[in-house]
Amino acid sequence: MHQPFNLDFTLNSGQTFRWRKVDESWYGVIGSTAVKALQIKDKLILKANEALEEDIVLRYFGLKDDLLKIYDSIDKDQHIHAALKAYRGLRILKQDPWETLISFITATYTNIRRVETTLGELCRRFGVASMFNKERVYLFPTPQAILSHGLKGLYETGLGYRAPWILEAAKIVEANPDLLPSLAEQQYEEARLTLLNKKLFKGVGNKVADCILLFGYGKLEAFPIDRWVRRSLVRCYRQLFDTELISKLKDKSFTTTAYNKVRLKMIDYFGGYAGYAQQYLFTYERLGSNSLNP
DNA sequence: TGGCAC
DNA sequence: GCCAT
Repeated sequence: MHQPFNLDFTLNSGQTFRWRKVDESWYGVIGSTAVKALQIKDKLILKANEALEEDIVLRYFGLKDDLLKIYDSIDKDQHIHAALKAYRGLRILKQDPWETLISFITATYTNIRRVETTLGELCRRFGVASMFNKERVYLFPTPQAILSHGLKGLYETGLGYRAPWILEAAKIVEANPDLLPSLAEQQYEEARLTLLNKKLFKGVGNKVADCILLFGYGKLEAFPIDRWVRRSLVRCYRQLFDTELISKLKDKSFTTTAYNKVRLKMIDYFGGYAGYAQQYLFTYERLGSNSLNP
C-alpha cells in the first residue's frame, strides 16, 4: 500500500463527518458505493457492496499524494514537525464536492459531534439506504432529493437557521449542474473567488470555502483557518505576524482582511501543500500529541 | 460589530 | 463562522 497511511487519523480529523466505526471497521460511502474499510498494519482492506475501481479508492483516500514528498516540503519547524510525527499517515480526502459544500455549511458555529448527528439525520431521511453486512449506510442526498422534501423537512433534521441556506444551495446546484464540476477546472485562487466574490452560496465564507476547496477538490494549498488553527498559529507562529494581527487571531475581530493576510502568509510559509500543514496543525491542536486517544 | 437554530 | 446591520 501507499505509505504512510493511517485510516483512523484520516477519518477522525474533522474533514469528514459521516464515517462510522463499528468494532474495528469503518462504514461509509465512496461515490455512491457503500464500503467497509479496515486497516490492519500497513494493509487497507476495502469491501464494497458493488464493483468499485481501485483508482476511485486511491483518489478518495488521498493515497495518490506522495505523502513523504509532502512531509519533506512542509516540515519547516519544530511545531509542524511534532504534528507530522504525532499524526503520521493522516491524509486529506478528496470527497464529493456537493457533500462537502453542504457539510461545511452545516459545520459553522457548532461542534463536530453535532454536525455528525445533523448530517446523519439528513442522510437517514433523504438519502438512499443501502445495506452493508448488518450495517445500514445512507448515500448523501442529491440536490433533487433535498428539494423534493422542502424546507420543513430540512428543519426537522436539526439544521436550524441553515435549513434555508441548504435549500437554496440545492436549488442553485440543481439549476446549474456544471457549477460544481467547473470549480475543479479552476485553480485554487480562481475557484475561491468564484465561491466568494459572487456570493454564490449563503453560509460559504472564507473558512468554509477553503474547506470545500481542500477536502472536496484537492486544492492542497488551501489553508482553512478555524478556531483550532488560530490557536495553533497564536501559540506557535507568532513570529510570522505583527502584534495587531496576533490580537485579531485571538478574538472576534478576525475579519476577511485579517483572514486573507494570515492565509496568504501561511501558504507562502508552507508552500503548495499548506493544506496538509493546516490539517496536521488543526488535529494536533484539537486532539493533542496523544494520538492513541483521539 | 453583535446575534445566532438546535 | 457567517450574515446582516
